[in-house]
Amino acid sequence: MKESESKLENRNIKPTAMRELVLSVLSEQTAAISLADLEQTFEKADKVTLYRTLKTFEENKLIHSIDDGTGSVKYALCKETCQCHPEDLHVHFLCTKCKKTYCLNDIPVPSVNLPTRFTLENINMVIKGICSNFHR
Amino acid sequence: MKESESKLENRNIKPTAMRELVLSVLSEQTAAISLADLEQTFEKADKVTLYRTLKTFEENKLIHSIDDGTGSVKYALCKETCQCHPEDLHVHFLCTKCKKTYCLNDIPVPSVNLPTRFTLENINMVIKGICSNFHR
DNA sequence: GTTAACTTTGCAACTTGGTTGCATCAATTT
DNA sequence: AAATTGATGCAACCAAGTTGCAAAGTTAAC
Ligand SMILES: [Mn+2]
Ligand SMILES: [Mn+2]
Ligand SMILES: [Zn+2]
Ligand SMILES: [Zn+2]
Repeated sequence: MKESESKLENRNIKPTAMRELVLSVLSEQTAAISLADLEQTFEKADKVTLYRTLKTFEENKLIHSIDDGTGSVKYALCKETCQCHPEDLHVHFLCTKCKKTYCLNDIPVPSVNLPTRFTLENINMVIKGICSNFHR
Repeated sequence: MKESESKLENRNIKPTAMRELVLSVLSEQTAAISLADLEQTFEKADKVTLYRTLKTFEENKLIHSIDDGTGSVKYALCKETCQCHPEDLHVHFLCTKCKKTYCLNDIPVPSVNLPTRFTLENINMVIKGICSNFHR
């Protein structure tokens, strides 16, 4: 059985050809990608199918989505063990020059002391700034 | 001179009737509001005018915007002294039951130790969960 | 093996929130 | 008063995401 196949099955996702392709594209990325980005990596693919593929992946915690405030949601692979609980979360970085969004997997979202009238379910922390890639 | 008038002029915003009205609506809120919310508080008002009013307010740091991931940006008044620099920022809370977004003005965004290849400009931290308001 | 049931895919069409162009109106300056 | 500048209102547009539905593909039952 292929690597990608078992990765899908581990998350209870039926491994179709399309899904294996999408997973392999996601695996190649160094930054999170949007639905539109994903669409462009394929010669000919339906946006809706890709959309639903990403949704399935996210529902099964194979990937997580990042709302970086740019207006298009980005997606990146989860770690093997990730359950997308607050303690699994990490910080994201959006470079305002190259517009890329990176998972800072090594930087956990810092815990905050919420007033007792609030109970926590999830945290989204996006840092904007400039990365040291070449910016033309 | 009216309170609202001087608040506008303090931020170098020409105080028109429309702008004073919008500012007063913003002042009444206990939670951040969206453009659509704002539109509904007026009997008859043009969405575009309100949109541009909010934009002007934000550009002049009278208000700040919050992207809470719901798909509609929320707005809330800044503190008098706010310059919207990283050290001025606070955490926001989105209740998944009542869908309201609150400024946690007392909770500054925790600082994170970024790898040196990243320089920080801004941080958006939104906590999702449940607030203790009555939820029907 | 054929049929039935269920799932995935592809196309078209729609929704929503946000945005732009441009003409009109109001305020300010000369 | 005429000219300039800025604010407002209407219509039209745009991008991202989403839904409905039929066709194609898979799996399970007979
Ligand atoms: Mn990530
Ligand atoms: Mn706030
Ligand atoms: Zn960069
Ligand atoms: Zn609530």
